[in-house]
Amino acid sequence: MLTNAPRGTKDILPDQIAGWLLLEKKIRELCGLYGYEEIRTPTFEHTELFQRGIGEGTDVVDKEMYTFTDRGDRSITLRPENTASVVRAYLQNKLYANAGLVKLFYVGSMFRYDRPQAGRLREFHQFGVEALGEKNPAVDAEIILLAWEFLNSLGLTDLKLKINTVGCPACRPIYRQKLTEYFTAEADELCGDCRRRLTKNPLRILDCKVDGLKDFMEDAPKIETCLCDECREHFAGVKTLLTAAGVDFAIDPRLVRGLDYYTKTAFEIQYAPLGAQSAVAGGGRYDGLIREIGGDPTPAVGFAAGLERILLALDLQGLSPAPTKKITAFVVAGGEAAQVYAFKLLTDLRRQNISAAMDFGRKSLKAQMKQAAKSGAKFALIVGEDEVANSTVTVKNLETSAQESIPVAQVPDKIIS
RNA sequence: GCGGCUCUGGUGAAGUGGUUAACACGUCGGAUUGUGGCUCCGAUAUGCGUGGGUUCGAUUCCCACGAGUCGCCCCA
Repeated sequence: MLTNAPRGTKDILPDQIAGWLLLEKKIRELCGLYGYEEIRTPTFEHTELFQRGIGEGTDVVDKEMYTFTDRGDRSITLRPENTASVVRAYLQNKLYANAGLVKLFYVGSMFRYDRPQAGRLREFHQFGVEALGEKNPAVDAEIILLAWEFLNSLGLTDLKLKINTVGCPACRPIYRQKLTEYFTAEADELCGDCRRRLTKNPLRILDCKVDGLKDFMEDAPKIETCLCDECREHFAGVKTLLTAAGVDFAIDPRLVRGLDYYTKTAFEIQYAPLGAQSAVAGGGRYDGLIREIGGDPTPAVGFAAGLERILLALDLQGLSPAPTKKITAFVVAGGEAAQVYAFKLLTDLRRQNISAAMDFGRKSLKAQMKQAAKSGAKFALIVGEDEVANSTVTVKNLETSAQESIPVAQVPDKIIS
């Protein structure tokens, strides 16, 4: 259908723009406050970047990417997320050169071939933040705080912050092994999905909605028992700092991340009323990614937030901003003779920074007045033969219905006052 | 990728196997002399997601596809 946007895409119409602008404004303010700078990376990258960065075997890479071959026979992929690109840009442009800690943020569309649903589109928008070059848990805390404050500053309530640690290459394999053993013993009780996860990614069994409630889940090995000293201390550090900052968080040992690059801290902010797509922001530490992509081993933390989901949440709470109001003055022209005079008036007003409109369809005076009222304009500026002859304008205040004729030259002052 | 539900005008919607597809909002026009918001009058789907099929006849029944929605999955 020629008149339908592709499945999973949406037009953002004029009456929705206010919400987007609000988010973008908040994002830029807050990032400025925290000392993060904006970066814009290409919408598409070499497919290889995502395969390496996100990890083969993840759903995102295996079945959700928009991948195509370009005319030069390169495999190209529309970015399904922005962290890999930011890391690539960090390395390519040697952003590490002048700074210890590089702090970046981005806003843009991402692409994932998913089954569309409310809060899940194929082209969707994310705001994200990345801090590269520091392993101290203070960075984790700063990032989590930034995400948390962002959502709270919008007025959202009922947000839940969950944190966890997923270990590092030194200790995660041990935990993974333990889990595999434990769940293999329970294999008969597992759902079909989880039986598959058993070999692919046993950590995911922990947050399975079907098996999550079953008895054996209670006694499943906890990651605390496997953490190496470094990971344990790191996690303790994050918790201490978040507590110090007065943030209310819950430790969720079942929280795992779907992308391979995460290490240590993982977190998610949920807004339950959104239903199935309740994760509104999520992220964590990814100390292994930069090396994976070819740089020197560099610790890093980041998160991404889904803007459509946030907008949905704002809507649910009645916090969506009203569409911005339009125009100050509406010029009404009576008869042929006044057309040029009216057009000149219109232009002069705009040059004086007064927003103005008029009807170009030569409608009746009455119809034009209706239009003026509908436009939300505060003033109707009526010009007809008399006004042309005397170089005046009849200024009618549409809110009070008061009107008077004044010389054209005085119109801007009259309106501004 | 899997399953459930839904699909009538710009919007909210009523409705029937068969003459003009309610009603409301909106939009447009009008109610004598250059003026809006109230009121009144009039107009506004040859069309019922798309394509097939059943039928003498389908918007109403059946099938497929599409889109939306909810859940699974995944994730932001």
